[in-house]
Amino acid sequence: MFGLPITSPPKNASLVYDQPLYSPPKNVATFSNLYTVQRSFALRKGYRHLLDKKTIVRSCVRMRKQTVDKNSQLYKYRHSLAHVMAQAVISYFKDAKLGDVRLGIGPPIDTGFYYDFVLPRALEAEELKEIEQRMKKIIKEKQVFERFVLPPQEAVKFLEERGENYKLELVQEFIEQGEEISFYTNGPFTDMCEGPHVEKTNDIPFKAFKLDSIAGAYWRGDEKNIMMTRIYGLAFETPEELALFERRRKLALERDHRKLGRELELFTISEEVGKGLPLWLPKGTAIRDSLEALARETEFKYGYDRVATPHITQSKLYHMSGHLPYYKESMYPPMVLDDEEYYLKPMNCPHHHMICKSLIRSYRDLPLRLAEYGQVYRFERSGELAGLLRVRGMYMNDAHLYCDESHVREELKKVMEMHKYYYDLFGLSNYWVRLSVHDQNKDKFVDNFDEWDKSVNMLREVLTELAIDFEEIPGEAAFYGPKIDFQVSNVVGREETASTNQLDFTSGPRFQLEYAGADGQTRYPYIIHRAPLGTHERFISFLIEHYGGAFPTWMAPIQARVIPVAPEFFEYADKIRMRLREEGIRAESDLSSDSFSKKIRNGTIQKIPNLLIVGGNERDKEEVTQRRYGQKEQETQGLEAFVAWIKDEIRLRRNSRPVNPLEA
RNA sequence: GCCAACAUAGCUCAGUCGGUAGAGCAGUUGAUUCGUAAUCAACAGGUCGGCGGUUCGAUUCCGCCUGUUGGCUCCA
Repeated sequence: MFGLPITSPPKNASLVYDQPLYSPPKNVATFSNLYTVQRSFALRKGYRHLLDKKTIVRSCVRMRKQTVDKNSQLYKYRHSLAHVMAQAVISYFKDAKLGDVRLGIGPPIDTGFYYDFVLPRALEAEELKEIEQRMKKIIKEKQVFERFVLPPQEAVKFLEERGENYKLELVQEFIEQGEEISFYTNGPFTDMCEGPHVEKTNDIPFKAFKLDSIAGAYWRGDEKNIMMTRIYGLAFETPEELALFERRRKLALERDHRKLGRELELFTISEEVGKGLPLWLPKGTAIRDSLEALARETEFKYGYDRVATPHITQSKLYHMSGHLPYYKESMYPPMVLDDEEYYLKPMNCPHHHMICKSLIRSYRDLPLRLAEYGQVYRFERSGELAGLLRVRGMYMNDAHLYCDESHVREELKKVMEMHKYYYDLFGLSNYWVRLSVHDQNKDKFVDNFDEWDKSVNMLREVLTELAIDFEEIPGEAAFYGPKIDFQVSNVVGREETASTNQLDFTSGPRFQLEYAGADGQTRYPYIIHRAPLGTHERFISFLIEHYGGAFPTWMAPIQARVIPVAPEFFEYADKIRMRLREEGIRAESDLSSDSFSKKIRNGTIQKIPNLLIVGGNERDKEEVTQRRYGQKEQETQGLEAFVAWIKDEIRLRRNSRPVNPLEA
């Protein structure tokens, strides 16, 4: 993908755990929230004029989270099912004499469809069964879908008569855009809609859909608007595909990092400490340490210098950085001491800038590359927290590269090369790159649009030159500059940013990071903010799911466990353990009173990459029998040969990870 | 923060149509010494998330709070 001459990635990377639940097509932000996708959809379609948040969200006929071809049967099934469901919901409430239902939007999505309603009362999950029955009835009725177009004023009148005030809001905008207003009628139900639909309801596969869940959703994705009730449905072409999807979803849940984190004793979150503030258990900490060692080593090779900064900082720094106006709501409120306000730091950048300020004088001091794994705190809203994926305290693989304009491209390329190295190392291939740029919102982005354009161009050029596929999304930039984000999705298909890189033209002047250029003129550096490993919290949560908890030896909390076949061999087993620890290997010996096969079972359940079986045969010849995770074939070799092998495995960070036959 | 659901032993889960609770695994103890995914037995373990209300009596019904989950919004 990158086409870079670079250290070759490990070969035998096993991708069995890397099957995405849904496959994102190239360049399509399949997992993005609706808003983001609507924007990217708009961009791809050339609707740049629609990029304003207010005007972009359209009815079910417009932009949607949908990667299936619009004219395909599957698209029509899903779209038609949304209408059928709306009809069923309306009749359900009407028959119960509970009052009127108002319609929001009801588009197809990648796994089926949804429809947003304003309901007279909350709907319970059990009631979905009844609605599903009504849907089946409607399908059997062979209702015909008929399209008709109304002139603007009649369309308005039509919707007014039905009290569809949300649809009315949409139609007003369609009219302003000069668009044709079309409707679809099937049976007693009519909806303003662009289509296309199936010809009649019984074209829809009868057993390949299912109502899935109820959720809240703001009207037009704006939290200032009312909260509607969204019903999600699954829909595929065949019952087999539906069953397959459900089976895969269930399987994916087995790899959920919250479940594995508890089972494998990696981390815990205590109510007493606070939500979003995870506690890392010894085994999770071992993983963190492995990652940090990787980062330290890699950054050293790339010429970074390590620095360290405090957790709290006076408000004046954040006024200087601009965080206080732009970022305040994501920061913990200040502690006030001796008339000074101290904030928990939400980012490491301002501190690094101050370090830069004390170091640089001339262009000869550049590029300056400052690196730190830094603890930061952000006040995420409670509903947004999720396991390790979204937390309030996080440890970030941060670094800032201060460079002269002439260095920017080259430094950016090296940063991208580092990403390539990391992602290959982990065997990550299911990710996509997003170029997050500004829009014209002056409240959200610093007001210097010439610099914005220039910076965006530099990023675009670098990505293009390296042949990295990317999708450009307006409005997603940091307040101080555009970003290149690496997006991944977790087991349940939620998209998150795993790595982020920003080009910052704002902080140089803001922090007065002056240096003398070759021509003697005063200049300000461009700053590249980069975090290829993101934060431990998010990155490790992602790796837990990626590996299904079975980490390659170099990262595994326990790298080897020695299992004696009988108590007679405890002494030999423990001798091996000590020999391995002498070499810095995280090794254990199981000297419990469990039976031999129980010990094997325990070691396997804990997904320890290497179990070393020792009995009389091994002891007599100073050997070990290695049983690798998920692999039936074993290998008996001399102790020192094994020590050499595992040291290599760790040093080279091999991603060899055989499949557990019980999981396959 | 918003909409909704959920909260019983360390974990996974039963259960009580209102009369203060069980199972499996894990744990402890004892026996067992075993060559590749669970040896046997005994024991211990819970203010049934917290606080109020209704009731003779609440883990069960109601309200509030806290936390979690699924969405929305926001984001590393």
